[in-house]
Amino acid sequence: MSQVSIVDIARLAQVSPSTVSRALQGHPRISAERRAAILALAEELGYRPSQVARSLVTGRSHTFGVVVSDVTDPFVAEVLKGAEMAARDASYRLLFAMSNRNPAQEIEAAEALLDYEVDGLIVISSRAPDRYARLPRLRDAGKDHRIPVVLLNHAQVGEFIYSVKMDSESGARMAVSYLSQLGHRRIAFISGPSGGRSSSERLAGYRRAVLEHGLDASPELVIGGAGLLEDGWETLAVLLALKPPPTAVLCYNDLSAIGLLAAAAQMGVPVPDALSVVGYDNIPLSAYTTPPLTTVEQPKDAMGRTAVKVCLRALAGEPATTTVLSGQLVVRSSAAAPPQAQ
Amino acid sequence: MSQVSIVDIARLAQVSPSTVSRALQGHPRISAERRAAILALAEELGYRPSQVARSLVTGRSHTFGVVVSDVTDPFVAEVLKGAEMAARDASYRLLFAMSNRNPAQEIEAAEALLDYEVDGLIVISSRAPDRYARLPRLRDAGKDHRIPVVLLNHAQVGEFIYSVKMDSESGARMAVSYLSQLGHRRIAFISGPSGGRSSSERLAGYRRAVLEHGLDASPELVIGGAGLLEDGWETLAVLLALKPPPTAVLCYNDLSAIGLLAAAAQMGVPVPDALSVVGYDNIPLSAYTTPPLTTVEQPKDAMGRTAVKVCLRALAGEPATTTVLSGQLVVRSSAAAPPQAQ
DNA sequence: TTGTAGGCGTTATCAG
DNA sequence: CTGATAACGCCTACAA
Repeated sequence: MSQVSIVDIARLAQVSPSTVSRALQGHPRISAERRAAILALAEELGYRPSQVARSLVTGRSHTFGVVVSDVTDPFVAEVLKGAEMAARDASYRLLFAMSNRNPAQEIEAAEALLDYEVDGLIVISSRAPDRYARLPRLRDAGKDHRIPVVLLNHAQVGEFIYSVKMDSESGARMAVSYLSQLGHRRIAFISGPSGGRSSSERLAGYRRAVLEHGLDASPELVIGGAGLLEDGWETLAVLLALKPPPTAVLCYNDLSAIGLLAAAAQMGVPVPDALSVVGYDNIPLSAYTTPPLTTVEQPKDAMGRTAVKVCLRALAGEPATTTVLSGQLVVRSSAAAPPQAQ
Repeated sequence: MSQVSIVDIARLAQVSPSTVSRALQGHPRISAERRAAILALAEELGYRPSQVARSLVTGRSHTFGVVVSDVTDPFVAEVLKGAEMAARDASYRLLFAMSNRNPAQEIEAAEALLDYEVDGLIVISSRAPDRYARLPRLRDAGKDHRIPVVLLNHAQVGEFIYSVKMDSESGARMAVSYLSQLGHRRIAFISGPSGGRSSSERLAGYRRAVLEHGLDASPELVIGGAGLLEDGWETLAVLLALKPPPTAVLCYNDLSAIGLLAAAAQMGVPVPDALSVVGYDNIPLSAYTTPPLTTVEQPKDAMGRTAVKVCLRALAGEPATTTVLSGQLVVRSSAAAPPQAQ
């Protein structure tokens, strides 16, 4: 036979399949010698239980679905890594899907993962957060069989839909305050994907800090973007076209900051001497840019790990709640005092 | 009820479960009106077939396992993205696991994914390629039920173990030839993970080009590394300590090249004026470094897509073979003529 | 064209 | 402590 099953072992051990099952899962009421014999036999035959058969009967797949906007985004990859490690620690596996930043594709992916009976759903960088509360299978499940959903970096949008996030607003605020202390008065903000929760929160943090410090609040200083390398690259020109140009800029994420850095190097705009640049995320690469990027750290690993822990807790019936982690400013050398203050 | 099943529909439609099953899967012999009624009912009830029940009976899970060394590596993420998209196009899902570059963990992950009855296994950057031929479940399966394994950037190591790779040797050779044409005679190579196939192939390509062009072949020019940002960073010092220091360096991948670039900027070594740097992979970020990185393009998306296609083909019983894709040199500005030639 | 019955590998309930 | 027996949700001969 190609695959050894529990009945093969039962036959060879001269016991019933149920006894084998019990031995294998460490059931208390079974004689020690039988258990040892069965375990040895299973080992020898290279037996591995079928998770799908197990799922069918227990109703638990030991699987979480993860849908991400784009694995290629270092922030996303880092969070995914954290989630994978926490899942593995709990003997869970991850069913992976990508939305390509497309809301329809995201929901489609989520539904597909649900078809595989995932025990929970983790969504990194959702573009359609309010759709989850309306998914029939999430809505209509019996109280005891609800599938937890955790949204990363989004607010909680319904019961059984949890949220693990960083306090984006205060992150952005810290960055702007830092820039203000350095002497900058005219600070631009390159925003992230429009409609995105984290983008609007970071913008709010930026605005609040601008107000608090009495900085230039011209609306022209807020520039649209989508959190891509290209955004930063293209934005330098619009920054320079502003009159007067800002002396500092806070980017939605490190990716756009790196794009900006590249454009600045290309056009001969010295950073931080002529322009201070601050990123967001603290992806590994941000320490290796020229100059090294000052940025707001997001606890990416912890976010991923926490997301699976929230799922686990919800499944255990414990009261899981929305978690807000805090970040901090990582000062490197892409921001300094503005030119006129030197 | 929490989940609608095929028998719920059958009851409501006053037919047998098998009829519903047939209607749902477009079985030919069924009256059009019944099918329409059943489909409508299913739609209305929000019915979604249980993939696990289906798997149990059909023996196919419509799932591929993907084990990667580290998602956080941009090359890996890019390949994974390609694989995800191809899988989705074929209505397949990906079960994801990470090995953290650890051989034991890699095999453990592969076995775990096999427990979920994945229909195929894709391994990106394997560190234990020869173990797969010995996995009982892969070895002992009936001829018609073998699970295809595809190794990325590794040679084929057994039957039913396929390989999708780039011609790493010629990639490295192209890079060194280019550097040679630029006038470099003393070119260093920072290697990748020891024991890794792609590292040894790239090294072979480097050596061959060195020979072909009659360049300096001192063994000290080959420096150990692991393909991480840190490697490049730390290697600059050893490069500079060489007498005389090389005028150019080919890095195992873009990550180490970027680390090297950062160290060079930090220590005031102008690139490419004092040192030419060439990377490998052409990750998106390589276009945004300072200076933009000259690198060897790997067809990452195609590699991921091809990997799932090979699985699909193997499952269909078609003769799948090892695929070798070709790359090309992407010339940007991190390499130029050596100082003395200027 | 449709229904009946059996089974995929496992767990769980109930006897013994 | 152990063994039948019945599910879990679906598919697929085989029978009607």
